[in-house]
Amino acid sequence: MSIVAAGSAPDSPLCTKLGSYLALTNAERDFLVNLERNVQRRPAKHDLLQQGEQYGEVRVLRKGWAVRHKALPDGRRQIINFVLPGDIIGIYSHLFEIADHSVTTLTSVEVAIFSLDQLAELFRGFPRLAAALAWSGAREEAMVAERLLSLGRRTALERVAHLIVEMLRRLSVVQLANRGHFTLPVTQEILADALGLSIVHINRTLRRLREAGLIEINGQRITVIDVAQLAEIGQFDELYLHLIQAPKRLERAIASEKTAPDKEGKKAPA
Amino acid sequence: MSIVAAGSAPDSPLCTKLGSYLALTNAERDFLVNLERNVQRRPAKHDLLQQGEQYGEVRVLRKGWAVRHKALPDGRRQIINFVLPGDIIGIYSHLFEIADHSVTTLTSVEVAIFSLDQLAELFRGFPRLAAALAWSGAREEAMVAERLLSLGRRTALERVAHLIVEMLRRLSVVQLANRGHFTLPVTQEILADALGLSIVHINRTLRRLREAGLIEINGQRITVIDVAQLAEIGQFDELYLHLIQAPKRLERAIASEKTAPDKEGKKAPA
DNA sequence: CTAAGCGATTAACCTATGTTATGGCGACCG
DNA sequence: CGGTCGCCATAACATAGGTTAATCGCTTAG
Repeated sequence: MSIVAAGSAPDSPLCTKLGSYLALTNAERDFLVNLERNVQRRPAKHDLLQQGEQYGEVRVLRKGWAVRHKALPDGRRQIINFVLPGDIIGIYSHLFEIADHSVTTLTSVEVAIFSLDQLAELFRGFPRLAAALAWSGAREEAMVAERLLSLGRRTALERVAHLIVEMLRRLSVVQLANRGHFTLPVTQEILADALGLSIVHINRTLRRLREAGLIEINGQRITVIDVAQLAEIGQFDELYLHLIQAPKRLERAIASEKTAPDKEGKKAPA
Repeated sequence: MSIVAAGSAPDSPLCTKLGSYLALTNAERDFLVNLERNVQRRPAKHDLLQQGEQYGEVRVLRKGWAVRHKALPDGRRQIINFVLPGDIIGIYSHLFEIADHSVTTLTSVEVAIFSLDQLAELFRGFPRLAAALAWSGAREEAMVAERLLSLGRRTALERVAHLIVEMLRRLSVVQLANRGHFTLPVTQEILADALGLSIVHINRTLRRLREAGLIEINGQRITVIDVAQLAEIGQFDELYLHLIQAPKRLERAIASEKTAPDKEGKKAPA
């Protein structure tokens, strides 16, 4: 089996993403590139998936931003997560028959569309990719859990600070932020829906951070002036950071085709 | 390939759980039963996994209750989810090298312990089980997302009502609730940590529900008197219910060893 | 039997955050 | 060019939920 260096085909965010978890073989890379062949564009504020909708396709976000969100019958809305290039949309909604959440674009986007059949083929024929996919699902769940901690136990100021640090870190990884500058294609209403606050209070809170000299805002361009202090305020957990960046262990463990010489320490906890 | 009826070996919650997603072959069942051979007991209030800990084993809860939770450095704590029999603990923490959350028992429990190696074997040799595992992870994420919606957008009264209905439904599926009665081995402090509220306010809110004649509480025994109204108050989403019960589609799609005649509707949204 | 401790309950008070309302500014439209 | 619309900003006011503190069982330990 020939292994090529981890990395990305220039136009395949899915390869970039899974490739950051494990070194892809040529066969695996070809399979992924083929998956992403059918590309379509969608405008901003377009629903890629609607809560309650029965769905028949899997989509990969190739370019642009989107949010995953759930709504209460009376209209209150909570954003579950931000969807960035390389993220898969609706992979699970399938199995649920009916989507329990919506996915809506924030900017104009490019999505690759493929069938559930092709996904099944992946599970049957590419166990390493299946494991990588499971991993990326786990990573996403870790982010949702962290947001749950925010909504449950962080104050408004802490939540906003935490989100800004999180975004800075996530975007830095994919080269979308440099030296503290990045663009959030997001209204304050969307921040409010993401952090479980009202628009007004988001505004107040951003002002506090501005007046404290921690950030600057020009339209959608955000400049982080003092990351360390922001991270401190938001009680940003470096463990969590660890998660949202690349793992070392996947390759060594599950992803290996042959039984790897496993070095698990059989230590009992406490 | 011989398929046996979906169901459970009497003492294998993992078989019960995965078996509820797809019909297990004998080989698959044998593999799972073998996984669960190494069983240990743990007392209540024991950490099965600790945030920050490096970890080398995978565990399946066989009997009892536990919670998955995350803590802030200053001690504030948020419960992410309740862990019930058949749930897997630390499956992902592995890949993360370091656990980003803790798992603590609420009652005395029985856990089955197996190695990461055995999990790898599952991914390599049993794609259907791998898919079922991915599904069960998705289901869990759906529950976390629903809790996120609660913490972000539901009032205290709604949250508590929603949790009670959720528990009633989840426990009914595994025969741990009948006719509205069930036991929650949980202090009000734990409810508070799960719902992002203070103990005092949990108490106030339970009182309101009691006084409204919707529930009765005797110690840890809860009796739901008016599910319909509770579900209404909690804005309980039947879609969500759909999720926490058994899917029809997994078997038909990903789990099938042969390429299934796929009937995906190529309908574009909107 | 008594002490100690944990959990439930309640009351009084406080504050973080929500709500409502108003104005300003830039972008787009006819 | 004037109007409308979407978003940001700020103030004034309202309230859900947090905090503190005291009491009341139970259960467990001795």
